[in-house]
Amino acid sequence: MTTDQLRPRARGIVAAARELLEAEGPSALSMRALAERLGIRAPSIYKHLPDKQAVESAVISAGFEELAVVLEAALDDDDPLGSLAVAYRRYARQHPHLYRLMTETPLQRERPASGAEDRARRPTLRAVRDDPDLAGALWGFVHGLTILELNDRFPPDADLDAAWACGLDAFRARLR
Amino acid sequence: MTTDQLRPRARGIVAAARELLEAEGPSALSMRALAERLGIRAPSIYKHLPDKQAVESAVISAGFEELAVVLEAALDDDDPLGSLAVAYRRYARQHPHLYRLMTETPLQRERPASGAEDRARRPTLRAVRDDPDLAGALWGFVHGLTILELNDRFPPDADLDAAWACGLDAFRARLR
DNA sequence: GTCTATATCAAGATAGAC
DNA sequence: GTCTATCTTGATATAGAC
Repeated sequence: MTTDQLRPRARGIVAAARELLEAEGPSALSMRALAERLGIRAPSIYKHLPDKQAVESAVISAGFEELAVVLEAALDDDDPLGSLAVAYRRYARQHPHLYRLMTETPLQRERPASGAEDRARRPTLRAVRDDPDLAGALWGFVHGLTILELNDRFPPDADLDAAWACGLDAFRARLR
Repeated sequence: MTTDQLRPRARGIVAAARELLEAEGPSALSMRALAERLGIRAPSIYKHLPDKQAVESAVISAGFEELAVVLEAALDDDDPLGSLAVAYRRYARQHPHLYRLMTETPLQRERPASGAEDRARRPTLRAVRDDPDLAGALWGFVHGLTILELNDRFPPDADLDAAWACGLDAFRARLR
């Protein structure tokens, strides 16, 4: 389910939900708070979207579609692998709450965002010349460094830029 | 704060909390459910631990200490890097709910589990002959693949073992 | 499309008796 | 160390009027 398949009012609600999430974090994303931001009452939302899960799913789908666009644009570069990594990291840092919501949702194939997620994964595959195993490894590396950084898991003296560069060099060497 | 600094009764409560978490997931870890598992009432817990945050912190610390032991043991191998990765992945798969709680808690330096977490990070550094940037990159890779696997983010046809092997080869090559 | 009123549930935590 | 009773808060969601 992509965002543009929603009716205009529902799209507006989803957009507000995303703003609320990005501004105040996942715990602030309640139906009440969302309604307040829209200037209406919580029950009114249910006339446009079936439940909270639908709101979150739509926010997640929109995020993956946006990320896919960003990553596809990054591929057009002399160093697609490095460019992709930079774009990925930048996106996550610009939208930390959204990125967490997009990625840390646990198991469920057939989740609504699957299509957009698949699209966002494709540039990674292309950046390694369609080697699926290398793409999987790269994806783990990129996501891992990203989420550890967002969650502030590195010691204060760690040089994150250097760690990125070091890992990317290792992957680049595998392309030859 | 390590688990063995707690009084015996508190230790028992933390052990029960861990069991509950591992068996039923984070949403099932409430003070009420924890009390029920212990055969007491929820308010009684507060005589031993100040609040729920303290319970969770202790569970997390215990997890990192246990992981540290596992990883240190893995270093004693012809291929410490590969052995470390296998041990790390195995631990996470054996304790998925615990591993998520340990790693997806957002920002906060000076969190109680910091000491144990630092210890768990050291074997990674040793596995790459104390190159801190390579260690950071490796940690990102290992955590990334692990959490993506736990959260079932790979397409059904992906060959995870091959992705692990591929990434590890890339890192091993950097050691020479 | 929005409202009020409400059902339902569950959570963390405290007071004070025993 | 445990209990009962309770406070407080906040969440999702539905019914039905306008």
